[in-house]
Amino acid sequence: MSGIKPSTPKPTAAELEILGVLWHTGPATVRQVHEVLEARKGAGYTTVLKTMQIMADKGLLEREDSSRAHVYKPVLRQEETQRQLVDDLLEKVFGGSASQLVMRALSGRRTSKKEMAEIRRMLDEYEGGRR
Amino acid sequence: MSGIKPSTPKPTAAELEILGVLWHTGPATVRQVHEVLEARKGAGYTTVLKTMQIMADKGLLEREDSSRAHVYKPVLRQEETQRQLVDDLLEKVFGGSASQLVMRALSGRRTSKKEMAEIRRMLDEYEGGRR
DNA sequence: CAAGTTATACGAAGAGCTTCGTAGTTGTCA
DNA sequence: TGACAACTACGAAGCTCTTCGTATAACTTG
Repeated sequence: MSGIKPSTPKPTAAELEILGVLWHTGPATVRQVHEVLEARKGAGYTTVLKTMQIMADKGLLEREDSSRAHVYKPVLRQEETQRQLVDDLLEKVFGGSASQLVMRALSGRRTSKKEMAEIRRMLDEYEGGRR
Repeated sequence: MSGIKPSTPKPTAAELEILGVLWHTGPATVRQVHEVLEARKGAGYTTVLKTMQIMADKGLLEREDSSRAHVYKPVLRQEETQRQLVDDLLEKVFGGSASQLVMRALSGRRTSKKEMAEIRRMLDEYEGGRR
């Protein structure tokens, strides 16, 4: 029952922002990512560059350096990273109790009827596929 | 529609472990917390002491120093901290979509029938109390 | 080709987290 | 009271994260 060591480390806050851009736009150069993050939060160019280089070193990003401006893309898909992060929270903060986590997620904010319906739909689907 | 700044900062990993002990045992001295954490992960005494002092400075813990061995207790209840952390994840990783979060939480692990039933029960309760 | 533009690479500073050694204080008890 | 045990306080080291300045290499164009 031992935990499986993730092949890629858990992304940090700044890394997550970069991943967010790349998931949205697809593979991109530093310049392209920088344009988005500069508008969003005034990030400096070399800051973004350095972070993306570190991410490539860590195995979070893959780098295509055949052209002069290197093109980066995430190694893991968004769903996989989301799962990794939510599992981490589940373990450390909720002792593995998914129902507790769901309860807290819902109690924190006014969840819309639409959201609730969507959650029910997913529960049905998930259980349907399982049993 | 701006975010409300939390009165207490988000606890770190080590701080969360200490909070976990205090939520479980109730108000306790450094020694008592240390006994648990030493068994669990070999934590040193002054390490626990220092961390708890820092937490008191940050406003995560309250300190009762009338007796020689100071007694600490969490400022926020477990539910509040859980909500704070899950809201943070929801915002940063799921763009506020609770249904996405729930989906990822469930897809990550083989969730038991009991857990699923519990989640459904909570959905019913939540919606019942709302509408 | 010279000058300017657009890239990457490198190093380092500043901040926060975690850990622990050491010093000093207060209480206990033979 | 003298010695030991139980506490707190303090400071600093090692680490990671984040940011940015500077150096350098590669294109572009007049």
